[in-house]
Amino acid sequence: MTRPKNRPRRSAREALLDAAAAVLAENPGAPMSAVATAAGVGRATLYRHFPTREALVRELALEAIERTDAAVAPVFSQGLSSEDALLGMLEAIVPLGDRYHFLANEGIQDPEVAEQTRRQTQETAEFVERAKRDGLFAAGLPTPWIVAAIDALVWAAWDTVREGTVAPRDAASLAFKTLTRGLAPEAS
Amino acid sequence: MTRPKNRPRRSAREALLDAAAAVLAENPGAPMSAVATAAGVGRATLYRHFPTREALVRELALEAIERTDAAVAPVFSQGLSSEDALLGMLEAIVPLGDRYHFLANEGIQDPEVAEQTRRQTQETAEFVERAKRDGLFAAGLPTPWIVAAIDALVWAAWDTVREGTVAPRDAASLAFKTLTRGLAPEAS
DNA sequence: TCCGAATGAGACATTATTGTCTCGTTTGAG
DNA sequence: CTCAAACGAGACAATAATGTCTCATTCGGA
Repeated sequence: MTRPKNRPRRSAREALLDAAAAVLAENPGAPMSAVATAAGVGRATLYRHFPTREALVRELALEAIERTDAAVAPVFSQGLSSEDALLGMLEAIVPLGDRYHFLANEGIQDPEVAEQTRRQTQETAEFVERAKRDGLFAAGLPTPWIVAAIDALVWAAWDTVREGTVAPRDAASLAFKTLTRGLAPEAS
Repeated sequence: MTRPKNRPRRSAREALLDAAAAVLAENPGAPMSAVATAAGVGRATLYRHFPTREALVRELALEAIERTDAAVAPVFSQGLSSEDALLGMLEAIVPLGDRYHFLANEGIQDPEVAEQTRRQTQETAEFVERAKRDGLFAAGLPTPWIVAAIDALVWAAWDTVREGTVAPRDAASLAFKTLTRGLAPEAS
């Protein structure tokens, strides 16, 4: 058994999650049949992987959270400066924009998703506090505002890339510059 | 006939649009019955005002665009500096955040809505070009990025106010400072 | 090649939602 | 007060989506 249990050929599940992210991002109320078609998969197969629509959305949300954790973890585990950590964080997260953005717009009730989202926001807030101490952000600015600005510009970066108006390799850098200069302490 | 034609007591229609903005923002796929209940109105009354769900969404979108135009028009008609115009624009638009934000997330097909949205983006881009010439924004930054950053921070401002983490009177100002400093030309 | 797991197509019952309609009641302008 | 317009409640048919099931076929590993 070379193949992992409970996780069939693996490509089907992945194709479904990818398709779901794309389809539901464009039309949050899209029927399951649209997701299946977009994944190039029969509707029955979709239900074999995800017993209900809710389960699919939940998996998608958890996977987005997990990916974000995975993308951000190395940045924090290395002893980087706040500045380098922010840039690394942005470069890691911006490409996940579609999954990330999806989270906000699907009305998700699931308690675990809510809890994980809360945790990620909390971790970002802690990073912002550290960055304030390092002089990267103005100490006088409300932390929630900085957190919101980071989230918002991540989304903006992803969105401009998606539209094709900004080159993929420039997006994170633009967000980084806008944030660090926009939220920096007053020039001494 | 003191009452305007085709626009009954006026409060019902308005209550429905308000409720729709709130309900659909939280759950884009919410049924019409949820909107009617939230508006404190019978489902039949909802259908008396908006013959189909699509019509309701369309009206909501057009109303959001109209409000934004109305809020922004005075800022542009007065001969303000780019800086004052930006601040005025933000102060006018941030409170409309719920309606504004809604636009992006409901999959709207309507050609008129698409056209009006395109027009508003175009007008913002023209303002950004002017602001670049005035030295408010760095000429080297891509205009689409600046437009996206403005949109994103408007949303962030509204969202933090909604969460209660930023005071309503501070929100526009925070967005303004973050934008002007984050996108300013390099210090000479 | 062989075999089992996974698939696609599609029938099917079950809901949920939509949109229409009626009827009795409320409301507000005149 | 009066009356027409607007309303709430709810019945109703039509439609769309969900979730289950079967069966024949494909695919990949041993």
